[in-house]
Amino acid sequence: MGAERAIEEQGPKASIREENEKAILDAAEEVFAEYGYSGASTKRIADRAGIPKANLHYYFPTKEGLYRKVIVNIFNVWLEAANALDDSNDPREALTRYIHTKMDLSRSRPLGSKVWANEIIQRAPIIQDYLETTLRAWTASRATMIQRWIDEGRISAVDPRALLYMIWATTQHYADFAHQITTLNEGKELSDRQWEEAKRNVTEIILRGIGLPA
Amino acid sequence: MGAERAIEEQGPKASIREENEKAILDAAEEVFAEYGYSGASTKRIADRAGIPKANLHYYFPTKEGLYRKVIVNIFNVWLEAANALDDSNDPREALTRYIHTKMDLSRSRPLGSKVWANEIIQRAPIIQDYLETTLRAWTASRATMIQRWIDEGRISAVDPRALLYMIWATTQHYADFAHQITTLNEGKELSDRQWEEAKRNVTEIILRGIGLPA
DNA sequence: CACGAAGTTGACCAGATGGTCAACATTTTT
DNA sequence: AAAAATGTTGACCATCTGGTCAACTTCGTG
Repeated sequence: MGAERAIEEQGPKASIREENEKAILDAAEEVFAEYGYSGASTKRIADRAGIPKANLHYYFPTKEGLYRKVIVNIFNVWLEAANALDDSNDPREALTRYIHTKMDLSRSRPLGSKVWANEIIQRAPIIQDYLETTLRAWTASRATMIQRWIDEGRISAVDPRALLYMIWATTQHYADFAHQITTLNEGKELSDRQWEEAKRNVTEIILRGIGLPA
Repeated sequence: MGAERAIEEQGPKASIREENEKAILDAAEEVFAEYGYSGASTKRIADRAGIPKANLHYYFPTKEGLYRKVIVNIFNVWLEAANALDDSNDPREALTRYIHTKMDLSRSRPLGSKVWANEIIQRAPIIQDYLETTLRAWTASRATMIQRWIDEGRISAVDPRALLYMIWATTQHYADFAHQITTLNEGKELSDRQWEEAKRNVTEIILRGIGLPA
């Protein structure tokens, strides 16, 4: 049944549905990041997407469903970025690439990171299932990989999870706490140069911290 | 005028006002951490404090005022903890003590950390003034201190702020993202032992990361 | 014990919220 | 060009929100 799905993907003029859903999802990511789940009203999201509220509810019947889609999107972006860890067998190369990728994501998609942080702080009421399946599996396999590096004596003996948490915490801090960092930078956002410097510093401290001096 | 303030602090039977304000502030910290500012209703806070909503508004006329007090409390706890950095001139000793103190706080007062994180993520609408005054001053002075260690060749040349951010990010991650960590720990909260292990790992990686091998 | 101050509380209010719906407009298909 | 499917929207609704208030009780003190 229904095996005859057309191609219908993309095109010079995306379908009305695609266009509107994209506008709504973008607006939703902004507003959820800025106000949190409860503080984000569908009216405000609709306004920012440039459509009436009733129209938003035509595409996304419930606020929770919209929110879920926003979170899953971010999660997928991060999962893809996580491949950076697998592109090499060399710990220095793999971790450098992973940290850089995560730092770049913190700069290019800070909103997603904030929405994620909010969701976790509030005990993941919406995406708990993802944590228990996809994230758990991903983490376990990477922890094993790191443990192998340790067993082979290529990096210091640290708890693989503690290392992963430090990478997540530090890189995401540059997105989630960007406002604090900006304030402590005389109110100015980090310049391109400062950002590069931050990346260098984070990478260097962590790598040296697990026994990989520059 | 009014120079005749009585002592009235504490006592075997605290004043009704003190007792109730404490109950409300504790409940508020819980609820704000759990639901965010907008998601936390004064009704829910009152319920958790075991009093009617109208009574809560008798002690704290506005939700924003109550929230502000919760945040300032946390901020002060952290400021005090930050003294750990000053108790020694030796970088290893000072930083070890600071990291340990912050890790302990993440465990003993995770709610406060969550409320703070929420506030910063949402661009500090309420405590921006604190960021620009107290936090800015504190950070500048500690950055200078760290820079001195660098100039004296006692630790590696890293951006002092990058180091502070890493310490904040990593230690607070254990509070803010506790739910994620628990989920990745087979759904069980970190045991006393795992917590000690985490502290050791965090301290070790950071210290080694700035050129202070164990 | 009397009396003012402090504390308690149910009932109430105006505004905002997520979500619905029926009437209408546009696009796609035949 | 007609019909069917898809998209648009103002008006509407029940519920919840922060906050108020007046009537009441309890407490501290001379």
